[in-house]
Amino acid sequence: MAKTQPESCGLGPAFQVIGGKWKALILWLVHTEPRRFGELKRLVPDISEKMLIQQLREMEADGLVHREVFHEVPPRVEYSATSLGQSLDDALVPLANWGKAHGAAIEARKAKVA
Amino acid sequence: MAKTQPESCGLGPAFQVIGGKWKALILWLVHTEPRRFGELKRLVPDISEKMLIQQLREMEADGLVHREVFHEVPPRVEYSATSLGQSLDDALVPLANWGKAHGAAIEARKAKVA
DNA sequence: ACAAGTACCTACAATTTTGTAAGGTACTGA
DNA sequence: TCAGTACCTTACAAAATTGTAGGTACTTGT
Repeated sequence: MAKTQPESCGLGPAFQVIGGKWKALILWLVHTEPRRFGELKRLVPDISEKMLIQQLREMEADGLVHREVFHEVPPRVEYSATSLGQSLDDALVPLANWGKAHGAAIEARKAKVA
Repeated sequence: MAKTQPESCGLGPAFQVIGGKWKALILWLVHTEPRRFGELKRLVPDISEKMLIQQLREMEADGLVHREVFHEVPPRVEYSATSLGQSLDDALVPLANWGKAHGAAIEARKAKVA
C-alpha cells in the first residue's frame, strides 16, 4: 500500500489551470474562433469584467490562450486558444459528455434529497 | 456552492460533482477497490478528517460512491465507486493524461515568470 | 482504570475565490 | 466639449472552500 501523492493521477495540474468557475467556459468559447473581449463579455453575461480579464490573464500565463492586440482605431484585442489550449479542450470533451449524459439525473437526485 | 452558470457545454454539472480540492483524488483511490475511511486518511495524508468525510458524503449524495457499513467489532465502513463514479472516472482519464503530459511544462512556465 | 484505535460530528477560524463599484485611457462622431 | 465604445485596473467586500481543535460512542489490550 504505497503512499499516494495528490499528483499521482495528473489531475492536479489540470485542475489548477482549468479549475475556476469560468475558465472552462472561456476556453470553450475561444477554442473555435478568436474572440474579442467585449464579445466574451456578452457571451458570458453573468461574468464581471474583472473576473473575465483576470481569468484571461491567468490562462494566458498558463499558455492556454493567446492574446493579440490590434493597434487599430477602435482598439481591438483578440483571444484565441493556443495548441496547448486546444489539447486541453480536447481532453475536456469526455467530461463534458459525461456532464451532458448524467448532469440532469444528478440535479434531480439532489433536488429530491433537499 | 456557487450558482449554476451558462451551460453551453456539459462541464457545469461535471465540475459541480468533482470540482473540489480532493474529490477527484478520492474517486481515483476508490475506483479500483473498496477503501476504508482510515485507509483513505492514510493515503491522502494532507486531508483533514473533516474534509474527507465531507467530500465522501457529498460524493455519496451525488451517487458517485457507495458507502457500506459493516456492523463488526472494530466498526468498519467501506467506500467504493458506483457505476456512475466509474463512468466519471473514465471521463477524467484524458484530463489526467493531459495533466501528466503538460503539467510539468506549465509549472516550469509559472516558476519562470515568478 | 486507562490508553489506543475506528468512524464520525460540531463550532469556529483561516484561506481562497468571486463579486461590486468605481475609476482610467484612448479614440470617435456630433 | 460631450457622450459613447472598448479595454483594462484598482480598492474593497461578500461568499465559498478548506482547515483546526475539540468531542462522541464503542471496544480491545495492558
